[in-house]
Amino acid sequence: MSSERLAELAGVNAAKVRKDLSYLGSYGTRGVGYDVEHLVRQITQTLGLTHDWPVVIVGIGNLGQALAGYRGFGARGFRIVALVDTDPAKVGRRIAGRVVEPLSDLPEIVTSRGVAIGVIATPAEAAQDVVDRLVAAGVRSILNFAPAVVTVAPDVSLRKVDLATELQILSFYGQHGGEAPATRIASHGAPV
Amino acid sequence: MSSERLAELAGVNAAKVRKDLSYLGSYGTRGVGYDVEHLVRQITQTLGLTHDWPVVIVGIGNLGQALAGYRGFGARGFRIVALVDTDPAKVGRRIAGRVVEPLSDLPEIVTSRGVAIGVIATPAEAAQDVVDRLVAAGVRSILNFAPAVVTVAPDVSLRKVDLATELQILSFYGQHGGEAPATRIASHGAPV
DNA sequence: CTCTGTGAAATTTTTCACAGCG
DNA sequence: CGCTGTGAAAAATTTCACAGAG
Repeated sequence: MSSERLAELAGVNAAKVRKDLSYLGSYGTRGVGYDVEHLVRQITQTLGLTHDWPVVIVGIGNLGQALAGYRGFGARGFRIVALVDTDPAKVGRRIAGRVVEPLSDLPEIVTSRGVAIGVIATPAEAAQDVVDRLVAAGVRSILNFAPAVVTVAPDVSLRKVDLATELQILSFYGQHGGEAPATRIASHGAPV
Repeated sequence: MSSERLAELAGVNAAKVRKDLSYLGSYGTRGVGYDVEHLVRQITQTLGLTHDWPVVIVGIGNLGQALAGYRGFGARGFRIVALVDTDPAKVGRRIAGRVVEPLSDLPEIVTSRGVAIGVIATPAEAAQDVVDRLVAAGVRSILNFAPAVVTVAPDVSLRKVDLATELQILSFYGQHGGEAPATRIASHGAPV
């Protein structure tokens, strides 16, 4: 497949596709294009998607349950190894094939299962406390879905997904009539 | 509050704060700083957050329910005016204070309630069909949470939130050891 | 004196454009 | 020939640095 075609599918410039792919190495064939299968393998390799990343989800409300059942995590190497909640009514219940465990077990869970990533799906009030517990337990990568500002030590990676922000971006374009922006995937220039 | 302080809180450079704010107009006071309250008002105004944006959520699984109950939508002017699903077992049920309506009512719902934004929280298989129906009904802004690639006419704004992508970004930094990146909010340079 | 607003410089990102491989 | 890989140019973004307002 040519960079031209890839660019069209991706909604970007062909030169950008070639330049970006060139950072992986020279995997294209001049006069022909790229072997997509080989490309997938190389990108997977380079981005570390061959790894296995144990994930713990804290907060098993609707969002936590949605995440627990989200397809595609597995395909990309993310293995949910624990669901954690404080609510005694939730602890012990089986969600998406896993039994919900109490927050107090977090240190043991993180250590014994080698948790690499913590996902916060708690209410805003609980977010900072949970983040602190995760960090104390040794987790160094955290994804925060709670609508709260939390702080961490500089050696911890923290990302926040703010669902309302996505709507805001849409409404901004809706308001400023004119052209719709190029179709975008959140967080990236990549296309939908 | 000084640009220095704002920058620190935001995790960015002070000059950037000043340059960005300067696009709103000259709302700072030299030697003193910015009046935060006034700033909030100006930004709210400029970004169109004074508007009221009727939102319809399609697909009332765990994610749809989580979105339906997500705090902060209201505060930012997003009003959920309808929850829609195809499943007869879900239609008629009351979720987050709203009765779930059938997908077949979509055209009527969009027109009569002036829906501005459609949120897709369906399984991947249903996403394209739902998007087409929303567009046919007149919706021009769509936020897609389904793990599926969908296409729309160029005059429609489409954004995709890919939850696995967020984890991938974290795992990339986790793998490439070194420093954690500056704390980031998804999709934006803004801080958490 | 402090801190904004902003030209100018530095840096980063994107695009162009073309030599040259298959 | 067609299409990649990539220097070089162009554009966009970020930072510097400082005149001058309060």
